[in-house]
Amino acid sequence: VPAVARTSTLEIVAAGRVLLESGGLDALTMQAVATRIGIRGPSLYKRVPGRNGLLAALAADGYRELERDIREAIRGDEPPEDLRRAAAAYRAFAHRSPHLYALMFAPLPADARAPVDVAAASAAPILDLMTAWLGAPRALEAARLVTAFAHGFVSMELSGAFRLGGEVDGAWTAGIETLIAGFGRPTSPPR
Amino acid sequence: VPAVARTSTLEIVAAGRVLLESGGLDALTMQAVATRIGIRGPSLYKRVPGRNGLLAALAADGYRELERDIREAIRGDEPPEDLRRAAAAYRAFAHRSPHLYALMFAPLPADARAPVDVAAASAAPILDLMTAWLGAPRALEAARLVTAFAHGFVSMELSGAFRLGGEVDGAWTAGIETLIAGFGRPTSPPR
DNA sequence: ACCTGAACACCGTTCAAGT
DNA sequence: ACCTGAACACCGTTCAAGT
Repeated sequence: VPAVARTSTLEIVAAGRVLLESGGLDALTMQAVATRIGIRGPSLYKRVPGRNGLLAALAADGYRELERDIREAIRGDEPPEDLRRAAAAYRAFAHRSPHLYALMFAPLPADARAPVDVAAASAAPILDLMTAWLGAPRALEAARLVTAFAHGFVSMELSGAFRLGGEVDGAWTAGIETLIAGFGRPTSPPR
Repeated sequence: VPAVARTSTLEIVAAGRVLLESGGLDALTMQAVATRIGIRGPSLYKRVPGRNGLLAALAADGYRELERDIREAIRGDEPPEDLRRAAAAYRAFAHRSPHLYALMFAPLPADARAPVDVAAASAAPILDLMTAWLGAPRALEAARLVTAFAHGFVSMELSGAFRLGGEVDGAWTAGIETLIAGFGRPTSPPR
């Protein structure tokens, strides 16, 4: 007698997302996911290769959402203004889904990380923007500077590293403006 | 009959460091630490409040080493050149101890994180450097820009996020030079 | 005063047995 | 074809018992 499916991969990933965002990685246990769906833990293994595979799927969803958010923020008119908007979208994503954001960049085993191409694709909108602004030769390095600043700032902010006072929002804006100023000025290499 | 101590907190932390750097966080189990010292797991709890406390001690050591490395790299003559040296010391620390570096910034429970003041102190040398260069009003925001770029770049680099080709060393240098160029130019706030 | 074996709670995962 | 209980290996942690 064939049994009828009582859940789906989509439902499992959705339950994982809720648990992750509400209680962090520790709260995301296979048993908690199963209970939330109304099945038993072992049943999850029919649809998901294991906890690490579930984490990888969640991270991949995160990269796709981040890419979409950034893409929607870019209008294609003025590059500096587009960069301000793209950076704001990046930071807003991390603020909206802090635990998912942390998962995306967490130093986990390879089978718990998003596929390389999915992660790489999320960097494309900013790379395209910098190409339109500065031209292909400088674009990759410039995109890496922007991405590194955005990720570094946001991850330090989320982990509570900015405790020396001062306005965090102001530091973000000042950072972006300094980058924009730097891009507009030819760099002199070190001696 | 009082028993004689067969280990010390220092030895426990040292064993934890070796396990962390050779196999990552997963390899750092209380049993592995105990075995490496030649005692049994439960004995560790006489010196360390638990695994999270051990992680916090390791992270604190990391912040102190990082602070020392950066401080030693700064000579106090030319600020831009000092910034290049300080940034290089930062990146070198992360390359030398990648798992410890990841632990320092990992989103762990509060009792597994380094004390706030120890983490904050590691940012002091760069803050002082930027104060000497740009003056107190701009220094905090400038230091946060530098630190965010350095942390973001290094953590993306270590997690393998830079897979689109290009020279990673070149992107690092170009990033630092763009920051230096940006600091030398007054920023225009967004409309 | 410190160390240890035994035990507990919890977790990820496997698998034979059910329907 | 899917779900489940039972079981296994492993981990962090506690604690009474040893010396």
